[in-house]
Amino acid sequence: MNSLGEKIREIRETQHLLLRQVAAYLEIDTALISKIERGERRLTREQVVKVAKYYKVSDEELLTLWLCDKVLDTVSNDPYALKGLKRAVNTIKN
Amino acid sequence: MNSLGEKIREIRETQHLLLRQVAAYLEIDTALISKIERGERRLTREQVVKVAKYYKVSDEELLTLWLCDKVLDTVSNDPYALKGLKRAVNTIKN
DNA sequence: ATTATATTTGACACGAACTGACAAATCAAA
DNA sequence: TTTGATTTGTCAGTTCGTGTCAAATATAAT
Repeated sequence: MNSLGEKIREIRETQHLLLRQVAAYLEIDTALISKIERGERRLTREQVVKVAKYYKVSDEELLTLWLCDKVLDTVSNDPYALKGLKRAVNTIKN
Repeated sequence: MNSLGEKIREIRETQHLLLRQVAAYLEIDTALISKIERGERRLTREQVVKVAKYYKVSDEELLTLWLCDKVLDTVSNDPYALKGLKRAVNTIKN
């Protein structure tokens, strides 16, 4: 339910960076990136791309997690979530 | 991108019901249900359930389409949509 | 053609949700 | 115990979603 937040925290810690530094790079408040890492807030798509650049990881990896989180936000707790998702997958495939 | 709207229009027409009637049942403006059928607006979850009852079709059928539309709204046009969706499917399965 | 009914369109209102800032509180080292 | 890092709570501004209403357009029937 918060795969991206956990992921970027993990990356930040292994690179020994401070929230303050990431926040400065993203031009947002430190408090905000803190909330984001703990899943209380979400990054915008543009911010995800920026973070990927800053951490030198692929856009694709982080954007996939970001999309996954967004999708789960919209369907989770619905008994037909899986059915709806699968239909969406098929729709996109075609 | 608008599977539910098309579906409920189809059902309504085969049952020879008017937008006015459906709108009255849902207690919303006729203009709104018109927009919904054409994909310009979305039903709420509660309204989907009500429509299913009114048209005597299963909740599951319409809710699945409704979820599918919502999911596609949130991921469509993103190049990693499919990857994100698939990850979400796996997450839900576990 | 005229009227009556059905549907669509566009503008706007209201509230909820999202993004962000800021200040204060807490945590962790030194 | 003081300093720096992180977290928490609240509030402001903006955007998005749900709805109404009035006017425009289409469709029927007479």
